[in-house]
Amino acid sequence: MGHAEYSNTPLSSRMGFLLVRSALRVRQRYVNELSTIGLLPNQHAILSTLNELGPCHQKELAARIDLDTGDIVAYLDGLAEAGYIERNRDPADRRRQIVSLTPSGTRILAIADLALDEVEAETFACLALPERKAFGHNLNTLYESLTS
Amino acid sequence: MGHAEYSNTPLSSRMGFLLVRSALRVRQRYVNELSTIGLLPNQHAILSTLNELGPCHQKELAARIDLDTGDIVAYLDGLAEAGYIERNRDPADRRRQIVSLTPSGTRILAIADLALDEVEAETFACLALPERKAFGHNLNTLYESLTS
DNA sequence: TATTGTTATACTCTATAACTATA
DNA sequence: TATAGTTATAGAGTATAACAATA
Repeated sequence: MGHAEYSNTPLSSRMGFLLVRSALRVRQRYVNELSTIGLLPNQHAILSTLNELGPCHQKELAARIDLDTGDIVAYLDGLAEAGYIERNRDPADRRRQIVSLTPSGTRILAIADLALDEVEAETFACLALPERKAFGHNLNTLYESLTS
Repeated sequence: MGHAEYSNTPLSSRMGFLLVRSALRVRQRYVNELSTIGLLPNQHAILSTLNELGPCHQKELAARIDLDTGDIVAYLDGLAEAGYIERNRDPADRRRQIVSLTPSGTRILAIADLALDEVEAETFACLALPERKAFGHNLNTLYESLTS
């Protein structure tokens, strides 16, 4: 007299569910760690991308991080106010802003990266090295497929 | 005369970043698909879990889905209003609500599951079958580690 | 680019009621 | 009983972030 059985896909075998739930937990770890530094995860992503690419336009930044072009404005406002980035109009196309890292931004990024390296090491320690590498590779494939 | 080079971990090699970003995209697909049915992703998760476990208490439900015990209330309110679940006080412990699926809830779950099966098939089609299986296994390990 | 508003979600804190254990 | 501590649910407020529409 238990409940009826159905052939529905169980939640725990849905990769989408596992992915979304795991990501929420991981993001929370990012938020907690970065909050002691005064950065939001998306702000760290912006600093990290600027460090990798050098000065670039807001639109390019947004595309690289998969951020909405409207939403990036507020994150940049915060970073500029803290003195971590500078925005300058592109003389070649004055609609555009050229965003660049300041020395202070470079310093805070180094601190944030060290902290996040630790978070990641702890977070993915449940996977042995070969699995972790394969997982990272598959994640990359998935991300590329989802954002292309 | 390029920008300076630093040894910071690049964003694109951070599994946390790839995980969180991919999950946001996948969740959006869930939201879009389920919105035509009138369900939120968390409401689908509730229905799916009830179908798997049979009637159970709110707290048990929340723990299984990794939902905040405060936040589950509103989702259940919506489901009850739509007639998909019933809440009854547990006579053995009147603080508790026993949540159970209605026939109508069972029907909508079947419809939602079919739709989500398609979403998942498309989403993870970028991984070949062996990789997809390994990825799912690793995701499971990660989820268990993060929620235990 | 920037602004505004909406949506989805999680998190924190607090309130209420009901249970448990104990003096 | 009476009291104190705990638990299950509920509600309000806030934070992060995506998305849509518009200026």
